[in-house]
Amino acid sequence: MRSASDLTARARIRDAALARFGTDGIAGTSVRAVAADAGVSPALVVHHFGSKEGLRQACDDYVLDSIRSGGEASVEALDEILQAATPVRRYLARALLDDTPAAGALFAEIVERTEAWLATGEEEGWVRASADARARAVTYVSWLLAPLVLGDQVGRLLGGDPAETATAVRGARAGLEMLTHGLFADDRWLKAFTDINERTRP
Amino acid sequence: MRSASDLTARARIRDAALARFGTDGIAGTSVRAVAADAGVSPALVVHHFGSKEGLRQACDDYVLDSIRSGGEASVEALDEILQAATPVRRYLARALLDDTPAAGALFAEIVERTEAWLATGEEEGWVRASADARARAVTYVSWLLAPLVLGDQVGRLLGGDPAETATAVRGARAGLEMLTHGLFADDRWLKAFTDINERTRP
DNA sequence: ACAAGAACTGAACATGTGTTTAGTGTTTTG
DNA sequence: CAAAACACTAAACACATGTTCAGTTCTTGT
Repeated sequence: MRSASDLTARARIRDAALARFGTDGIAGTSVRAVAADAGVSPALVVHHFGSKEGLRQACDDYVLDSIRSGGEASVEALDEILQAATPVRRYLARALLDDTPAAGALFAEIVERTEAWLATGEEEGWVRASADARARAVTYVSWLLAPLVLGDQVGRLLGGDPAETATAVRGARAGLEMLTHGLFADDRWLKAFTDINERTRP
Repeated sequence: MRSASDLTARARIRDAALARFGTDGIAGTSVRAVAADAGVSPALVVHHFGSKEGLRQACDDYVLDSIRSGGEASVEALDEILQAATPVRRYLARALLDDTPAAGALFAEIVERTEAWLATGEEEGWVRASADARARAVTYVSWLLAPLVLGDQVGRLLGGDPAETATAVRGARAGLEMLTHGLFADDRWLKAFTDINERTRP
């Protein structure tokens, strides 16, 4: 791990922005604050990135690339993402909520890959059949991302530091359990839900 | 449904703030914008709520109360929340991410109720046993909340309007399927995950 | 060694921000 | 009905914001 001082100023600014944007939100972060964190003048920020918006896009590119290069969309990927540097996690959560074009594209991409991956599993017999493969993929991905977006809340209730991997692992294991054996022992809720919908929309 | 004009100015300001805060974030929303949406002067906003922070707290209270009064934390509650007015949904998502004290309390409360509900189910035999009841409850709740927080992303990929209930229902059904029958047909992933963890932390 | 260019800064500018103040109508109340 | 309380506004204030500009220091290729 490299210390802050032996990074180029440009990288230092980007990292500072990533962290600030992640914690305080993009609108809640001033160029001056980023500059101060990086130990440079506000003018240098705009010199390197053109504008605050340019800085945000640079963060987008950096985060998305580092996730994309992370490998296949699979259960292992879950583990990787959860263990990724927390500033990146926080930033990604903000980007997804703020509905950045880049974040939207990433989400769509992950869903696409996941749907294909689940289809393979279905063929090979280790994934159950589904009535709506698309909806399942979307829901599954949003479940993967949920503890990431709700990191603070989940972490607090699962003890200790949300940044601590042990905490994330605990949640991930519980999730895998549900996905493997199911949560409900019979289909009473599924039936009830289907019934309600059929009654509402005949 | 009541039109905007026959609400008191105070309520109109609160509603406008709810919507603005939800879409643009709290830091990204100016008192002037809220005032303009509500058709009042900026000074009236602070007259009624003391400050921008006071306005945010009023939104917190309003949203949380309307959710709390919604009934039991159960699968039916999922449906209710998903069908709730979208401005409220968006605001709640922001509040959870911004880690408002009130939002954190709500999350903890929902988890508490859910854990108790799952424990009842375990006793009555319609919920499977779990190695870590707490972690399961937390994960389950974050899964319920996931499509709410990631509403824009999920909605776009599931077709049409994210506000449309049909879209949300489609995702909810897919989720219930996974929770009932499980997603994976065998425990290869669960085993793999457990193995990795045991190897990492002996 | 020198010139060209990049990295970098301090001060300033224009604008948007949350909030205050003084004041005007409009209810409510004794 | 007068007075007190309330709803409400226009104008202004102090400050924070994103960005620009002129200038300085540092690096680098020749």
